[in-house]
This record gives sequence, C-alpha cells and structure tokens, in this order.
Amino acid sequence: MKQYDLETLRSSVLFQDVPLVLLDQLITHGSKRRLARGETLFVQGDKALCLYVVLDGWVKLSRLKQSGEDIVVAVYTKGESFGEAAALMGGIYPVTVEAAEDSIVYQVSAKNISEAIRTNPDLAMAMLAATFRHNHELVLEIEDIKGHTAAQRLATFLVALAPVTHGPCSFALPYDKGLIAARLGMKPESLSRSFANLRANGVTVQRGNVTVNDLDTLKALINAERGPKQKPIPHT
Amino acid sequence: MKQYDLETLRSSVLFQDVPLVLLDQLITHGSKRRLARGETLFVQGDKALCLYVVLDGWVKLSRLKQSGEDIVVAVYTKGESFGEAAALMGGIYPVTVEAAEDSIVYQVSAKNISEAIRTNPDLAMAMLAATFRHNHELVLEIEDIKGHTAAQRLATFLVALAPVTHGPCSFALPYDKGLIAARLGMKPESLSRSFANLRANGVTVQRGNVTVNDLDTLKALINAERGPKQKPIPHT
DNA sequence: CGGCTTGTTGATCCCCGTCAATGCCGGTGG
DNA sequence: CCACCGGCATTGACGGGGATCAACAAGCCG
Repeated sequence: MKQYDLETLRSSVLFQDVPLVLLDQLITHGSKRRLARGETLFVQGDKALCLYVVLDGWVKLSRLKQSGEDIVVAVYTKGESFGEAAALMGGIYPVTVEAAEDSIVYQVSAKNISEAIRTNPDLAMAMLAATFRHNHELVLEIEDIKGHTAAQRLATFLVALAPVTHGPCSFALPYDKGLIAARLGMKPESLSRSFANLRANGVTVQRGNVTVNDLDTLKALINAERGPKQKPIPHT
Repeated sequence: MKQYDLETLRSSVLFQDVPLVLLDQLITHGSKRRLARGETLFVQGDKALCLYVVLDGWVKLSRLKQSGEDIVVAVYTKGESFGEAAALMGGIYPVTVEAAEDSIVYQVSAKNISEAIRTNPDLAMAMLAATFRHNHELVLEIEDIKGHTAAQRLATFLVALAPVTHGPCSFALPYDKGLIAARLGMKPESLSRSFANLRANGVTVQRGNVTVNDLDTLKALINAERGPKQKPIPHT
C-alpha cells in the first residue's frame, strides 16, 4: 500500500472521522483492485461481501430497470465510497458498478468492518456520519432534479467539477458525455443543447475540455428563476 | 406513555432492530408532543437537538429554496423517523417540518442516543440499518422521478397507500391534494389531470375518498412503457 | 348571502425525448 | 498515405408531458 493511497483512504468520506490507529489496523485486511475502463466490479443482485473506496478514476453505479434500460444512480471518484449499506447488512448489492475510466478501488471485507464496529464506538459514529452524508447528497439530488432545467443541472455539475470556486477556470470533463448525460438524468442530445445554452453564459467546450469565463455567472444561473429563453450559440 | 405508542416505537423503522430492554431504557428520556395541523415543529437552520418518531398523523418535510418557493422532500406517518442525521452529528436541521394533519411525534434528545450508541454496539448497528433503509428509499424515489409520468407516480402513491395488495379497495387520502401534488413533484393542476387519466383504469375520487376497482391494474400501469395517450374522463 | 379556499378544466407555451441527418475523429487495412 | 468505417457529438424537426395562466365550480365559514 503506497503512502499516497493511504492518504486517500484517511481523507475519504467513509474513513475521515475514524481514529488513525484504528484505521491503519482496519485496512490491513483490505486489498487494492485495478479496473480497466468498462470493467464490471459487481452486478445488481450479487451477494454483498465487501465495501469499496475509490482510490483513483471514476466508477459508475447504475440500476437495471424492468423496462430494460439502466439508469445512473451516481458516479464516484477518489475518496468516495459505496456498498457500505448492502455489505454491512449482509444483503445484496442494489446497483451494478463498473469503471467509467481506468480506476483503482480499495476493497474491504464487510465482516472485518462490522466486527470492528462492535468493539469500537468511534468507528460506529464515523460510519453513521458517512451514511448521513450520502443521504444528504441524495436529498440534494432530488431537489436538483425536481426544480431545475437541464442547463441548470449541467451548470451545477460544472461548478462542482471546477478546481476553483470563483472567477474564470478551465478543466477536463472526467468521462464521456454520454455518461455525463445519464448522470444528470438526460439524453446526450439534451446535454449537447444544454452546453449550447451555456455558451451564452461564457462556457465553451472543446474536445472534453471546458473553459468557464466566470464561475459566479454560472452559480447565479443555477438559482435563477427559469429565465427568458436564450438563443443557443452554434458550436465552434 | 401508552402501550399503543410503545408498540409504534418498537416497530418503527428507526428502532425495530434495537433490543427491547435497551429501547425501553432509551425512551424513558423522550417525550410525546402533539402538533395541530399546520403547526411548525422546527425550521430549516435550527440547531438540531432532538430526533423524532411519528406516532400518529402526517408531517411534512420541506426545503426552502433561494428562489422563495419551498419543495417537499418527504411526508412521514406513523412509525417513520426524521432528524437523526442532523441531531446525531450535532448540526442544524436541513429541512423545515410541519404537521400536515393533527399529529403526535415522539421526541428523543440526541445526546442520550449518542451516549447509548457509544456504550452499546447493537444500537449502533440498528441505527445504521435504519439509515441504510432510508437511503434506499431515496434511491427508489430518484428512480421514480426520473422514469415515470405523473400518472404513474400517482399510481405508485395510491398502491402504497392502499390497505390491501390485490383486488378492489377504497380508502381516504391522508392529506390535501395540494400537498400530495408537491410530494409527487408536480403542480395541483397536474395531479388533477393525473387522477382524470387514472379514471380510465378504474380509479375514482370523491371528496378525498379513493376507490380502486383493481389494484393489479394499477400496478401494471406503473411498470408499463408509456402507453398511448388515453382520453381523460370528466369528473363526476 | 358573499368572500375565501380548494379543486377542476381549458388554452397555450416550453422543455425535453425521439427520430433522423450530418459532421468529426480515430482506427484499420489496402 | 489515404480511403473507408464505426462511434460519438451536434443540429434540426417534431411530438408529448407538464407548467403556467385564467376561468369557473364547489365547499366552508363568517
């Protein structure tokens, strides 16, 4: 286990509140796992034996609907975790997980964790905290879907992705536009049109690279009432 | 504390996995609280000191958006709980809670619970289980919003509300249609039209009383591909 | 009775999904 | 080296679902 990965684990959402000594002891039972882009980690319905922390890359969580299509529940990257619920309760995974890019995940047996929880209340509180955070994210997501247009949701996504919080910036999109669209609950065509709308607000895209003239303009857009229709500006 | 309320607490989502002796000891520190319809329990931003279990009635959880309107996050009834996250983490409530009907809630100080968690791992596991369940509900809700029409969401709501699982039935709507609409993420006008659509599938409404000819017909509707437009049938 | 709230209905608009055509890019094989 | 091809992104045309605005009916309570 490299020092760098240790740092990632220590600052992960799941483990950030766990005392260091306890954590170091916990993760001796885990193992690193590499995933090639497109590789499946587990599928919906599998018996849940492990929980995971993303060390690098991006992984996609999706649910298979009866109608056949699958909908994207979340896309996680470095420091985020998944599978805690199913694994600790000894159930089955409610989602399918696959790598959206070449990725590395850290895998911990649920049995070890749940034993540790029983003997260490701090760990229990830390796990509760992590779950509550997940919970809060979901509530925000519901709020987002119910009250925003596609362009506003895209703006939210970009703001979260930006390396700074104010002024101009430029960064790369982490994965395919198709997956971004699914993550935002829309079709690729709508994503394209949303980008076109944002062009009028100082957002340009060139081959997976985004440039934002002013992040505050974007933030204002998110909270704005559905503004008057704006003309999309043609590509390039 | 009446025997009846004790039963409700013991079978509540939050406490159902907690050993009886421990639970009985826990709730000696709590208190019952009556809410008149429309009364506010706490508002978004309040310091979170207690968590709550609904003993009777219906309470509404909503979030105030910057744009002024508030959106309904959830509506809870007997046996459901809220405020665990904020209270245990010592934060502030992220939502406003008010009674949608005359209601009774059970109020437990977070300090007592978190002390109990530290000394009793079973309680920790039970709380984790409750939170995970809550989590799963939220995921289902997201799935519901993303993939269903207004009429399908209404059908889901009615099926969950029905006192039986098959065949015909009749029951009362628990609260205002306006709130039902908000709960389902739509406007009152749309709810009205959704009811009109369901009339063709054996659903009639008369002053807050719903009659369903066949619940299985409704369930089939929920999973159906977006069927061909059906003519709404006029009211009465 | 007359105001007030709540629910229904109609007309219209806008966002987004669908279907289809085109353009851009990377990879493959002659 | 370049022609060809398949996948992804963009753009246009069209339709449907729900929001909005407005009118109206039905209870409720003074």
